[in-house]
Amino acid sequence: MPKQSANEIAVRIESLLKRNRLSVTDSRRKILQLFLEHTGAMAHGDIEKGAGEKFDRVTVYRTLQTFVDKGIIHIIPTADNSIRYALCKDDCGEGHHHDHHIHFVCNHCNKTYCLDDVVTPDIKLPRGYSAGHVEVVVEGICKNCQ
Amino acid sequence: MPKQSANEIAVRIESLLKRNRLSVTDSRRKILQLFLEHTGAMAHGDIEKGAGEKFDRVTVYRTLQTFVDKGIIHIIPTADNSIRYALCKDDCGEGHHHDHHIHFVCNHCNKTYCLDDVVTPDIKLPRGYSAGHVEVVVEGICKNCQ
DNA sequence: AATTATTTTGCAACTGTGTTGCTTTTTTAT
DNA sequence: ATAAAAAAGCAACACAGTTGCAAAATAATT
Repeated sequence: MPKQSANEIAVRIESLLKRNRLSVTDSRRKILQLFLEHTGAMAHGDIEKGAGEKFDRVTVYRTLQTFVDKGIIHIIPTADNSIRYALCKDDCGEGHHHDHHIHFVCNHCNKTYCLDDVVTPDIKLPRGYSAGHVEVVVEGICKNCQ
Repeated sequence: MPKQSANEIAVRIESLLKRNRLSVTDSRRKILQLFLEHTGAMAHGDIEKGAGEKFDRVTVYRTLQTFVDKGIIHIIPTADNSIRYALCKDDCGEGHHHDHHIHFVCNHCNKTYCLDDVVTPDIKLPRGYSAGHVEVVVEGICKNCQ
């Protein structure tokens, strides 16, 4: 993927907010920018620190929650019980996430990646169980850390 | 699995503790008993409340940590960021967990189950990534809630 | 462009979870 | 029975996340 220019990112940010009928505010712009410029998932702390300006913790929580609700970002559970957030692909919308890809956590650099091209496998469950969402998290070494 | 008698459970508790060179204490006995009598995984809160006698929060944390270290129980990550604990099968020991089964969270009764007979699938990763542990959590409806 | 209505922010306070240091008590080894 | 080792309980703390509310910013209306 070619690196996006600052301008392209700015346009995309406005478009994302407008499309979701969200007020355009500083914190939302900055946090979206972070996601668009950053490869890999981010923890709440990364976001709070990374946003340049200092926003209130509560604002960051609420902004992230709003983005999750609108289908702009999704939550990645990790083994160490720390939530991470990552951008959704464009076909997620309000009330329906479809992120059927797996997640990868690197044991070396500790980054979390969405492997968008690796779909979650079908799991054959015992009689009586019916499957809804399947979440797969693979731990290992990422391509940058080999 | 036939229901175990109170006596069988008591014997198993002593054996588990002895085998792992752990002092035999009240809290360890009671917490182990909980795991042996309870189907499905438990959150920290369940354990603290369920243990009958009131043990200090810290004691419960330390006991659980000890059991994890010794390979007696293992941790199940869940999407809502609340850790659950479940008994390991007998071949786990200090320093090496091998729980290659998947976990199931029921959206109705909210219980978490270890599906010991469903092994984690092989995941084909993109070039450059190497896989270590694979964690699969399936959400859906369990056999008791159908 | 000014005013009103709506939304979002930041603050303070609070809850819940997990941790650490230290002393007392219990368990194990001698 | 005694000494050594391990665990329990307590207080204090750190951190993550939530809620209510007043002030500020944004969007809609005239």
